[in-house]
Amino acid sequence: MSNLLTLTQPNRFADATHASDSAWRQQGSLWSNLRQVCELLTIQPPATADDEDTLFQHVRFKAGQRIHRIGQVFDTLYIVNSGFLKTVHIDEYGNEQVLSFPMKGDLLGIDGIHKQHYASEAIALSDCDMILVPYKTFTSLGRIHVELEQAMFSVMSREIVREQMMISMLSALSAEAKVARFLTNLGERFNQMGYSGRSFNLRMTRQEIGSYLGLTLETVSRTLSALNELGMISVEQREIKLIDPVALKTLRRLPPAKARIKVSEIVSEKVTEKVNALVNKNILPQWNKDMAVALN
Amino acid sequence: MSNLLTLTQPNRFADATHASDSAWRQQGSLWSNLRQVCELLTIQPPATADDEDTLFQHVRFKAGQRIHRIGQVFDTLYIVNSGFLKTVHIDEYGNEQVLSFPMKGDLLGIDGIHKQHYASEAIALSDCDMILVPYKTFTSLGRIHVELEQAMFSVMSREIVREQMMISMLSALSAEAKVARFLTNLGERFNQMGYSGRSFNLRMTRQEIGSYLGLTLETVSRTLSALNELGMISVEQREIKLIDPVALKTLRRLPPAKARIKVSEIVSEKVTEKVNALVNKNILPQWNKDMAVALN
DNA sequence: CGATGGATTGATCAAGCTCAAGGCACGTGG
DNA sequence: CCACGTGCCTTGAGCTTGATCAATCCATCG
Repeated sequence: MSNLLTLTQPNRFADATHASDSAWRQQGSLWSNLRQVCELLTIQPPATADDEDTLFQHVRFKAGQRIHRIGQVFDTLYIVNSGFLKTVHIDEYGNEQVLSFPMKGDLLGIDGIHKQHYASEAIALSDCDMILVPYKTFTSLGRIHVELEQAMFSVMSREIVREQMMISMLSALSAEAKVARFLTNLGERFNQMGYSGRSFNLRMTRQEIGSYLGLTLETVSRTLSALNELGMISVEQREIKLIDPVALKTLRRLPPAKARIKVSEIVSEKVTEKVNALVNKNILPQWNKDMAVALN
Repeated sequence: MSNLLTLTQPNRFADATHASDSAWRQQGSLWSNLRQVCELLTIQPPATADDEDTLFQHVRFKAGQRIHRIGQVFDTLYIVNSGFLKTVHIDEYGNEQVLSFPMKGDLLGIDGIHKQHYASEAIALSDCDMILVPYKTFTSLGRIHVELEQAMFSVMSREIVREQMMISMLSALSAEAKVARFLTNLGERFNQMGYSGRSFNLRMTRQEIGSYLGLTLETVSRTLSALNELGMISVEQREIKLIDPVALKTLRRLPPAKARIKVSEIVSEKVTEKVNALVNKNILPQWNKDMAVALN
């Protein structure tokens, strides 16, 4: 599966205005068959599939290039074969809101189906190898292979659930919890891709993380520093190591009054003085103090 | 084909205390045909549809009843024919997060497709008349009427876009802007349903609005009072009148540093003293002062 | 090497949360 | 019919989180 991306591609996307225009100029580029595409999406390939039947073209994008833009006519879905991206929504006043950080196996462009124009913008954060799935192909495949239609609904449903989780997280969690979860989520995704989920490099800026989490870049930076000093992670610029994933995952929202937490779950070791110091230095919020005190 | 859904439900709703009680007692209950269902969802009914071919059963729910719960096995989609509901996600610690307020024409349950278990909980806020769409029927219809499959993808895509908007709003807007938009959105939806979009009753508590918008109920209450005193709306308990929808819709986010706003767009009239008074009384946040001053 | 974009850190402050008290509407039972 | 309870809403006072503004640092790259 990994030999799929030996593609050397002239940069005909330099202008990038119309990604797909240039697509059919592709000659010696790579193609994937249906089975490979299904594996990428982690869905069952249909038993009826003929490996040579339908082929999907690969296209490479350089870091910084746009895969599609808001308002552009929709006709293609994209699957990430390698690389990292962000999708963003631009509000009425030009502010950029990061919606997701797609990586290997993720499907892009679904939001374009509704109005037949993309509702978001996808931008490569690193060099990327993307598989083109013309929407027409997508739908007709569903009709040919019955099991596939199921899987397609399932993938869209998964996206909806993902966004629901995002909404929950945005409106319920504290800054610390948001950042902590963001890191563990990233870790899990790296794991699934076969990389280390403990030690990885961020592909996005603090700014982008902040936008994604509904925080400012300063808060993201401060929180990373705090988690670092607490010994839950180690940060050095973009290089992240998750030292205490359990503590990270259970780091909770600043509790809404009533349901306060069993402190033992919060941090793995005694950290009273450390925590107090950080609270006093204004790196950690007040309530950590009580918890740390209650700890030992 | 014609009897795809002659369902007298087995014990899907095993828990007799809820919802379902009423469900199977309905014998002479209402049924809708495909054409009617399509109209409700505002999608094109397929030309090939035979009105008597496929029928969809209606089920009534009383205010407070659950339509489905988290984790329950998924096999049915619901379309709201009348009434008002909320969907919620319950986090690991029992906190309720409101995800949407479905009403006439909305489709519920899509989030169950992915794992074959509902990922959220739907609760009637008023008496509701719901149309059952067994998932099996749903998918087989897509195969029979080709145009329908399109429409089904489109509906799911619309939901994804809606949630993206929600995410943007949650992380970018101020409390005031959130509440203002919430009201205008509600108004627009009432309009589409043929009711007045200017004057309506809230079906949900301040608590639920707050959860939906990522605010506390107190903030929601205060903000409503503020918009009321500013003359943009009138509030009396659950009764809302939108007096200046334009001002409401353009009420902006607390600007993120750089891109500050053309003040003229904010409020429709001169309101300097009013605003100052409210700021001093701590009802409106500080920055309104500058805007009001800049106004005249 | 300087320039540039990103990251860190500090100091200050206000938006929105928490806690608390009281008010209003509606239903139920005496 | 009123008294009372309950659930929801409003308003106030004070405090914390996280935003803002600003200075500095660091890394990369032409």
